[in-house]
Amino acid sequence: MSALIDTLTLRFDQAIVAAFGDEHAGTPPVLRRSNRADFQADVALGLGRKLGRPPREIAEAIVAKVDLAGLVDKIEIAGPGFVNLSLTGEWLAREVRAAAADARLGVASETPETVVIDYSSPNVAKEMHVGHIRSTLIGDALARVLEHVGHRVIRQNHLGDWGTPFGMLIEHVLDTSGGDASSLSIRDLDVFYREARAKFDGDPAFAERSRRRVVLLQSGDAKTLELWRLLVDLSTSYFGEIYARLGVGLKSGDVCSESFYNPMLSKVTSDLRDAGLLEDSDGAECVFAEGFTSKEGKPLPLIVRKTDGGFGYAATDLAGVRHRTATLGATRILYVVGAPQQQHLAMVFAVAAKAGWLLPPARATHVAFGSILGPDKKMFKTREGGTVKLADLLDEATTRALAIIVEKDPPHLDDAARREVARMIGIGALKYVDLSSDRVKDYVFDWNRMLAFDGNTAPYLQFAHARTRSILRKAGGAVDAADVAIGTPEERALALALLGFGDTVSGVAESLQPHRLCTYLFDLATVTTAFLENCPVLKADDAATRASRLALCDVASKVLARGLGLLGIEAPEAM
RNA sequence: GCGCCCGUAGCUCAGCUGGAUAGAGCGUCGGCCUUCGAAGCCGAAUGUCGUAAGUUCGAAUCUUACCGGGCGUGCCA
Repeated sequence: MSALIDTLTLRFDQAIVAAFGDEHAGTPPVLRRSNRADFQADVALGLGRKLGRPPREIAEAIVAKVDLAGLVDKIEIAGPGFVNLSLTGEWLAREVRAAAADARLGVASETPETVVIDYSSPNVAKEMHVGHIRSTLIGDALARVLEHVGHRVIRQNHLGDWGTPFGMLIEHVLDTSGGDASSLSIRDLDVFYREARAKFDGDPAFAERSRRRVVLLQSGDAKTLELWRLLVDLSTSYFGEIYARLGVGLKSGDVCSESFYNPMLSKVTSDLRDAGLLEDSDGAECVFAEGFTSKEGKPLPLIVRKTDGGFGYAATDLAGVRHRTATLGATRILYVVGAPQQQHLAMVFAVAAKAGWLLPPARATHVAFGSILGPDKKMFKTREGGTVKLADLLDEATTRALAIIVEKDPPHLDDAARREVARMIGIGALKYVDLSSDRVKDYVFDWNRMLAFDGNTAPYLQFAHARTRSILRKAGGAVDAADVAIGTPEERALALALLGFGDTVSGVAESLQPHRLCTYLFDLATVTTAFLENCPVLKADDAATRASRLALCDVASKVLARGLGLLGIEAPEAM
């Protein structure tokens, strides 16, 4: 669409200048898809007000001047001054051919920036659970989209691997395995954490040992660090398994955890002090940013260093901002973090700006998201009220998908293929449901809905793709985009949809809203299946129509696969 | 108390910088398989866009107030 919109914009601009003079150059034509034509231009309404003339008169003047020969079949003015445009099949065909020839399928490349994306961020020695899924999936999708439009993306997995809990965890390692943590199983980690927690809460002597252990850890005691490292390695390899199953692009090299920033914290604090930003308040060292007030209406502090001398997570986050701009060279930092952290992050950004660590063009954005709710509209829990483990969620997704496939009993898939497809569908459904609604809102988790083959779901999109692939396989021979011609209403609708891919992806890179890509893909899949229903491809009336439809099939297939790919979802060849 | 977020069909959700009769899916009702994949397609019905004002030629969209729900509001991260 980009190329198409660009051309129309240019022609309208020329017409506006010709009709009303140079001072109106660059007036946006306000083009959008229309249900009464292919596009409508709403510029006359705004311009009418500006010029104090009736909008219809403005529209007539523009239409009289605009040169759309060969591009537009029909141009008419309707209502108060809408300009409705119907494109020629020739032009649509030409644009589809161009998009098909483009390796990026019509997605424009942007001026490259270095973008840091902070996402996933599970805690060491704890199981990944439903609370981590949104950050992981949204962050991964955004990383893919931003990379695709040409940015240099640096993924950062801000693991929780430091702080007071590690005292009790290490003591518990010593208690249970005599210091040999290698006997610990990955699967035991969550249980292990809970046991340590229970002992910490119930056994004062253990709690005291734990506190001493924290001191040893922070002072760099070799034996303590060794045990700590063991826990971290165990966890990261477990996280790696989950990421691999999810198809998330986070690697061990992307880990940049709390402990990484630990050596920088005293410098962060002293630099804040030198800059005159740090104040002592009730024994804690704080920075006060304007615009944040507490319950009592007093200024709200960002606590950098606690009364006990320990650093708060604000200190780590500030060190993170500085590292990302100064060392990694980021000009855009995305924090894919739950909505409740809004105020904290706003304060961190404000303080980082005051300290000079986050200056234009660099900026930070909180990519906030809502909660996953259970059927009762409360936080999603297991039937027993426990935390839902991510690993269990992945198991159930593939199990349920496989059950559906077995029930459908597709003759063209053997057992191995069924299992593989079930994996793609199950994981895809889980990911898609998380990405397909506005991320800032809460959503209700429902297996049946996400795995349905109707509606705005991953399986529906995957099925549309599989159908196009099936036809292309049966066609056998080469497909040539040069054959594309647009005739029927379904072909026209498909062409228009295909040409919208570029603008959609650019829009997602800007708004950071993956659900817009989902909405687009659902529309494309709907239009594609309508095309397949109404326009015989292999059995087309003549060779030229067959070649054209085959080519359309091919482009649709590629855009669907690419679009799903940008969401981190696989598209099976058959299902 | 203050701040942020949310409120669109019975249910789950779209609705892009204000634009024409507010759109999907599920569910309901009715059609379509000797025809490239019926895991599909086509059609029908369904709304005080939380409420009330305001700005505007025009508001689901912008402003304000209120109602309802969620979250945050100094030493957990």
